Amino acid sequence: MATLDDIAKMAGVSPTTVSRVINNYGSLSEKTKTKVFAAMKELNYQPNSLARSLKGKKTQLIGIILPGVSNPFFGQMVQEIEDQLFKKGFRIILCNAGNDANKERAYLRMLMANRVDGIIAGAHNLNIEEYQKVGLPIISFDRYLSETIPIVSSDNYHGGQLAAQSLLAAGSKNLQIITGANRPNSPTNNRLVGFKEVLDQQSLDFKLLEIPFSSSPNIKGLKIRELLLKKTIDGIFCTDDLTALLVMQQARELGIRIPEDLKLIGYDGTDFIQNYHPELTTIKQPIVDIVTMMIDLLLRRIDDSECELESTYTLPVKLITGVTTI
Amino acid sequence: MATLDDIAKMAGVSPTTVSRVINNYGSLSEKTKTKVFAAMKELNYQPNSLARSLKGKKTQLIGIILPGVSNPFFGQMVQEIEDQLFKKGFRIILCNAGNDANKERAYLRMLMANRVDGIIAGAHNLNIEEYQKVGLPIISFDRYLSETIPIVSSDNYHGGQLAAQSLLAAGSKNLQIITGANRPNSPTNNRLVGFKEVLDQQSLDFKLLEIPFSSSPNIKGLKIRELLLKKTIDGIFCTDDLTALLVMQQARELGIRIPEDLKLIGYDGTDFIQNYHPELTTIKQPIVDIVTMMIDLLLRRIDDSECELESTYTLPVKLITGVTTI
DNA sequence: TTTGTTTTGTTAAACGTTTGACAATTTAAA
DNA sequence: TTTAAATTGTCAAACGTTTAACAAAACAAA
Repeated sequence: MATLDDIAKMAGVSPTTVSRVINNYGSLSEKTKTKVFAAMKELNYQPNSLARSLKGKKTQLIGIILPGVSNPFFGQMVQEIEDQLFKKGFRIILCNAGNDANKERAYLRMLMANRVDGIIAGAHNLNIEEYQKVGLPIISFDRYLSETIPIVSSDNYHGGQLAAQSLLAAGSKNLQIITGANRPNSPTNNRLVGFKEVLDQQSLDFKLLEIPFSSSPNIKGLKIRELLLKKTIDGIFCTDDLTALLVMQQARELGIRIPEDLKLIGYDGTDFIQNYHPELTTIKQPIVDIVTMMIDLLLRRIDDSECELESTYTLPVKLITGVTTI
Repeated sequence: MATLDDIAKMAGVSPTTVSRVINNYGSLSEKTKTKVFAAMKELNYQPNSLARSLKGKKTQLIGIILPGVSNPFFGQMVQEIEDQLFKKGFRIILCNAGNDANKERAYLRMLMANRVDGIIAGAHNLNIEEYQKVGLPIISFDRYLSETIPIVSSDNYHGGQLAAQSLLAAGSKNLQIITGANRPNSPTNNRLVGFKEVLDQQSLDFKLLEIPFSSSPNIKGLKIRELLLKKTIDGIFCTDDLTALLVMQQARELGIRIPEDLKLIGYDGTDFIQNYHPELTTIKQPIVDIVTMMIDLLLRRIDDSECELESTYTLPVKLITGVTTI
């Protein structure tokens, strides 16, 4: 692969001049510039970013740590992150951490070794100290990591409230919430809190079913079927849309009609759900805004590691009404 | 961030010795090793991969160029690629090229600049020459790129055959295929070829609807509705599952019953579809095998850039029977 | 012609590592 | 004790770039 020296020789100028052209500094005549550009094109030259970064330039690399990308929500989020960062001249190293703390730890070390400019973290199997000693700009999605790491999330609390209100407005009396296992330090727990608060105000009770995030859809489906067979509930809030799809599936099989016998509302409202399951009422997280905010904050931290940021940024959710709560 | 010299000082040894510990070469006593490891731990040291790579070591980075990751098929594929590569000590730079040739071109340059060890390419907006002059190990998914770049794909031809056979076996007489716009150099066109071949053998005719990949689901839905309103067809093969979902949606709205009035079969068979839409009959691409094969080939090329590889690797598809073709 | 300005070149150090050559020290075996 | 082997150290060059300091040309204007 061609180096800066090769270009210099071919263009008949000094290496310094080539570097000046690349970095556009010092005074240069049009003639040399074109000569150098021609040589660069001729040899299909790309400045070695390893060498540039080593010499102090930024790597223009951002690490993205998320549970995974096969889930439509994180898929869309990664796509949006990639899209926005690309326009700003950054590339991303994708780190699917799953539920695996060791993997997340390994990735953190790798990102340090690769001298990424910053990290967006949304998978949180690690405890706080491990994130604190990374010493890189970090922004967190939906999870409390440390004093100095800002959290961006949707308004989970209000989302929970909206869900409860919608089900009640649709006439449900016996409510059920199906949620992932309660995690420490996660603002997503507020979906439950907001939901509960609305019901408490009306002195209403509700049932709670926790299914670990890591459960397979089959297992989840089975637990849901068990639930539906009791036939005591007439309104369900699932704290993610995919689980809501499973409820629809099981209800269909059991001959339970939605919305006649059972009202249903989900959470996330990805493009995927809106396009392919517009029938589902859901709480839409503003993915674009969330990403815009995370990137804005991250770039500020990268520019100035001392800059003061809020500890939490909460973005509004939106109720998308489908036919499952009519 | 701590450097090798810092470690040397702290451990009271020479920089060379530290490097010897890191790279495990030369002869070393247990005592020094533990001293050095202790210092590395103490300072949370990570060897600067930029410097290492500059000195000739591999970057352990692989570029993944795909249309995008919000589509469940590519989402699952990326997840699988990431998973397998992580276990082999590689990280991935994710490049969503969409339908944008300029973006793909820019990414190709960036990957060269970053000195990635290799590339897996599955988005193909560029012509062959641009890929040829990259000069890095490349493996292609489902697209012809150049003489020297191996293609891995599922058996699209047989998939098309299976689809036709299933619809016929289910009793359909008036068949329709809905596919993305025909692309040059794409083995996926063989889905249509295989489909056609089965019908030709039985002297049967069929209708063809092409909808560009880039169309929004709403547009696609509209075109499908138009099609269904004619009510002349009783069997549809969609060359991707998401389009099949749209058919189901429109059919439901129009009161067309599946499978009573209309048989339906899709293509891809992602985990997502199998978990959340098991009712849909589909042709399953062996994503895991495809990825395993691509990575195997890529690593061989990385190890030995001269190694001889086949130009095409075709992996078998599988019919997943749901209730839409009963 | 002289003067000043613009452009280009030369040289060298630096980024953090790897690696080879060679010397010095420690340890173990004879 | 001598000898050999194992361990560690010193030194320096290299990877491909950036950047500063300074010198040398080329060019234009007075």
